[in-house]
Amino acid sequence: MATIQGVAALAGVSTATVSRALAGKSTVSDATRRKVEEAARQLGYVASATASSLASGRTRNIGMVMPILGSWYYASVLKGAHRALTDGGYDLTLYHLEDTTRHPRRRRRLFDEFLARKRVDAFIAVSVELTDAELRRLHDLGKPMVGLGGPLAGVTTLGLDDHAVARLATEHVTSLGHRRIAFIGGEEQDHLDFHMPAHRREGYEAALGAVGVEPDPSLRAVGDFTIEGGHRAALRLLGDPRLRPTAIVAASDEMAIGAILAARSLGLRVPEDLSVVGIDGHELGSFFELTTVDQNPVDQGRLAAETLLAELTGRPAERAALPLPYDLTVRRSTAVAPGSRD
Amino acid sequence: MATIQGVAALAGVSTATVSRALAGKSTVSDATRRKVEEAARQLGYVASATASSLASGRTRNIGMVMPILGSWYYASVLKGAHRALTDGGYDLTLYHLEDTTRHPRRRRRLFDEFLARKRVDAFIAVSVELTDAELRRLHDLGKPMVGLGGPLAGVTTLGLDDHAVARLATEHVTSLGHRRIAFIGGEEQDHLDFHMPAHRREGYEAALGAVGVEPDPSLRAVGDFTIEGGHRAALRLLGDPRLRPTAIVAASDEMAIGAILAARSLGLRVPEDLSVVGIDGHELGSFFELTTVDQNPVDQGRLAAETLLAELTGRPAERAALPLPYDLTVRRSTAVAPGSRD
DNA sequence: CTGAAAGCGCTTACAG
DNA sequence: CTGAAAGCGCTTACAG
Repeated sequence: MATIQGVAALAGVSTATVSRALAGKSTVSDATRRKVEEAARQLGYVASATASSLASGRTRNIGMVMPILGSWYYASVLKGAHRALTDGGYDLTLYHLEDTTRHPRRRRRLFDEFLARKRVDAFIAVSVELTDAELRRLHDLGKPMVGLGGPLAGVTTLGLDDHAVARLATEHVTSLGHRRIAFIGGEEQDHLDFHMPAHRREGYEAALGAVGVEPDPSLRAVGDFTIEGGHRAALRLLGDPRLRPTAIVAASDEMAIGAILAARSLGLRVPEDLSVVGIDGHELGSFFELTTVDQNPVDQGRLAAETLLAELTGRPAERAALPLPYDLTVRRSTAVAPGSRD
Repeated sequence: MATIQGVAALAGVSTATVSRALAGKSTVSDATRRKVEEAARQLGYVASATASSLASGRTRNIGMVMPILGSWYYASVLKGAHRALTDGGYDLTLYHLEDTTRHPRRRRRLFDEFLARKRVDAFIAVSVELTDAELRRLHDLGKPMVGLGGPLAGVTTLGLDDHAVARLATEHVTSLGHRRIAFIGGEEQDHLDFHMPAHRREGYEAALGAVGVEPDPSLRAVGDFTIEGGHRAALRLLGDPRLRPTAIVAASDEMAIGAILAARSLGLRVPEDLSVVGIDGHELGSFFELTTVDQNPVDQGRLAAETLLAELTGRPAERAALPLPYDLTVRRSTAVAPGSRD
């Protein structure tokens, strides 16, 4: 492969000029630039990232830190971030932040070795909760960082207002006349998720309060954010016909889909007998005709990348918690409450 | 952050010795090695990937090239490859090979710019079909490469035997006494997938042939490998009670799940009235109790990474098409054919 | 077993 | 607008 020397020789200029011309620096004459570009094209020359990084101190590479690989949400965020970074000329290197209790050594190695190699200019951290020591370690690297999904001390963060999102989902069904509304939430013990399950439950309760309904503990079930967990929770909520709700708000779309399938297996029609609303904007939502509050993870990834790129190109860092957009997507899983006619 | 100079000064040795000691070279005395390691630890020193790469010619970084980000299969492969690379001390940089017709410029830029930056030592290419020009471009980079999912000229490739996999799925239901067996396959026009849909259909037909059944064109439907596509195809296959099959073989688990849901909506019981078998090992399979031929994509990613790492550490390249393992996972969606008793 | 020194391929003040 | 030269932070023959 050609080096900058070869291009310089072919174009009849110095390597300094080649570097400037190809970097688009304005201090190169048009004629020279054209000569250099033609030589580079002929030789198929592209500057070595390694050499360029060492000389300039910039790698043009962003580190993406994720606690989970392989799930729909994270894969979507990755996709959005990757697209935006690529369009900005950046590469993306992926880091997996493993679970502290299950893979403590792998997690430690991430901080002590991989992130310390200085392979990247900056980080995007998705749904990552860090210990103080880990946060300090990251901070010591001196790299800009954008967090997605929850506040991180001293870091610009894009976060979803979980309270508002769940409140919107619930208000959608209260506006349809529902009053017996169940909630399938998540475990609120482990706080490795910025208290998202608690915030969503509180949003649900706030919406109930707004129409004068007291939250009923027997209408609350806990799932694990999977279809299976939502299915199990919904079977419990729907099993007793006398206690049966007319609507279910689920803290995730997968749990909502589980609830729809549970209703079907009990012979209940959705939405005639039961309305179901989820939160996420999951890819399966359209097939199941699920009404949901869409948080558009692909856009979240894109936004995180664009925010970081803006910081990197000198725009002043915000150092703030920025709200992520969301919107209600009404499909056929929700309808006017049985017996309520306006 | 500390540099190798700082460590050398603190340990009272030359930078050459620091480099050797931390690289685990055997030509360093134990006493010196300990001094160096202690100094490095104190300063939190980790060699800069950039400087190390430029000096050694090795980046300790692998490029992963994928045509799709965000789907279950690719996310799973990514997860498996990432884990194996990390355990080997390598980083993973992700490249998205966009569709030629939809994003021709992005695709060209991948070859002309991103891959040419020499940021990685080698590539893993997943389900990637390349034009001759693209293959030549990649080859000119002079980097080792492992392909996953189909033969790539001159490249070591790990491939699934699609014919055998579909044949196994079909034999499972013929062995249960089924003879009216439908097949939901994929479009066979665009060959951007190494003819996988055709190979799976042929495997299905071979299994039928083995029990003396002539393939019936009216029992063949085309889906798009989604739940929705499988649902649509199955409704067509199951709609006419007189033509109805007793079993469906789907070329993917998502289509199989669509078929199960279609059967339910028609009042058919799975597996009593209809057996359904898929191919993939999809994460949703266990919830839907789907019998499937599992290709374990996480392991595929791991295998691809391990194969590449072996090449990189000097073991002779195989330059061959290596078969990927798969296994039949029997769950509750398949049963003995109605009316057939052994 | 260890060190001095060259060199990896760029970028960027500095000088003109 | 352009070039000569230093330097980015390592690794690795070479010599001892």
